[in-house]
Amino acid sequence: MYSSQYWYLQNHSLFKHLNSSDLNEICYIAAYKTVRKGDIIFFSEENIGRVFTLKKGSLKIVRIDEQGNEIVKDILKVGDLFGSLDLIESNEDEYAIVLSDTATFCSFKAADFEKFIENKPDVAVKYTKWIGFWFKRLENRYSNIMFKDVKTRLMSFLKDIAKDHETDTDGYVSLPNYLTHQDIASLICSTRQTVTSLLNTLKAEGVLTYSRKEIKLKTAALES
Amino acid sequence: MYSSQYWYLQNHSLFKHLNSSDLNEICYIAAYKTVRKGDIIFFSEENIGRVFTLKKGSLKIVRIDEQGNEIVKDILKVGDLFGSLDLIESNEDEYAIVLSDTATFCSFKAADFEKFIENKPDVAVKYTKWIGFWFKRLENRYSNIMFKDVKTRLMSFLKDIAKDHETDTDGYVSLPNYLTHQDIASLICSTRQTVTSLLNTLKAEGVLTYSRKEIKLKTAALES
DNA sequence: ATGCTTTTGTCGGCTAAAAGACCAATTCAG
DNA sequence: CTGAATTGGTCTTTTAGCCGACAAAAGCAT
Repeated sequence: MYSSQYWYLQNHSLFKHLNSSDLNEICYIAAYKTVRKGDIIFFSEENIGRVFTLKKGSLKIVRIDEQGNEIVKDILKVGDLFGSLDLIESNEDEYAIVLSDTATFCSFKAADFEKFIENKPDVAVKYTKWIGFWFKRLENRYSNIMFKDVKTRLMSFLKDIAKDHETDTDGYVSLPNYLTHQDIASLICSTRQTVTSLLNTLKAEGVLTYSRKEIKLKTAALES
Repeated sequence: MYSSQYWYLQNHSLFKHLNSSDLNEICYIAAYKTVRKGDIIFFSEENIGRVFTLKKGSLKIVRIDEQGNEIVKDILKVGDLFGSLDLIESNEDEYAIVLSDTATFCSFKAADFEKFIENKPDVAVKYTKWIGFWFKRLENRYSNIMFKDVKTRLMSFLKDIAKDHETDTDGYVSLPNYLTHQDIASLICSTRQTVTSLLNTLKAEGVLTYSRKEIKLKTAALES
């Protein structure tokens, strides 16, 4: 019964403080899966109303708007929650694409989770705070988009990724880059061409270097 | 003990299903206040970490950005929650201004509420869903701002307000208008001048009429 | 290798809407 | 009632950055 699933859940800050009988219970309602690069996780059908949490790898959340445009909504990394976070069933037009070579995630039905937190009110509060945190994050991202120009947005996007990476010896932070310029454009709400030329001006300014698989950002540029 | 505070809380969908002993408890942690037009509610100092809910009137949430610009973030009406919704203490740079002649609101400390929902897990779930709803709302508003042009944004802003108002006999929905063009501009993320001239083109197109105190929107324009 | 597809690079034209400037109309305070 | 302050109206100028077009480079499959 002490399955390997345990340690992961326990590692997640949302569940960190639960004892093993709690874990037992949540494991009962949880399901695990490992998928490969390019695989798609739909939030419809059997996944409706599920909350996912990413154990390994990274993925991007994509939404199709009315005109059929692919909009990259978010890039997620280990520990992030996604899916029906709000415990509301919906998100018909959203799905996730795996960016890393493999990705492992866990999921449980929001409805089950609801039942679970009814007995564990402290988890409920934690969960609410977690959602609140995401709320803030979203708010920030959007206010950025509205009030900053594209160049600033691109920079804060890069800085944001850089936060999770060690700075190299040579004064650069190396960011693995699974994203095309098109993806980046979509994330910072701009166009492919603009991103390309901005990356080149930034290169010219000595702020960064980049190839297809990585972006090296000058650590000095992380200030301000 | 059956104070007048009761009926208000009971009227709020979040607390509707609570019995009177629950209400007793939440009233214990709640505080009430009535304020006048133009009054400001700061979220700092003694209000830090408070959740507010509006009983009567309307108000606007304003934020001051780094450059000192006033940004109108939201317009709230009866029943809306505001303040430290996420149960996280913050929002230093935000405050609310009363728009209607008077406004009455209730507030409780997030920390107290936390304790309260620990005994009332069903409220916790409801609350989480409520937050989720706001999350969606925010998401929608911003995706509007990003992908629609100003005119469309203005129209959906008006339609959004119109939802809460009865259509008049003459085929118009009358919207009381406490907002200056500057405010509207700020809400839909545009400029005063653009809003003014757009309102006038819309008037020319016969979609609406407006004066300083009301905007009359043609009901036919509510479709699509 | 060889071709096919996807991604990147660059350029100029184009447009929505911001920004500035000024005046008219309202509102408000004393 | 009167003058100041706020709000609304309409110009004109300016600009960020979108868009289309096309070429070069890199990735990928056979």
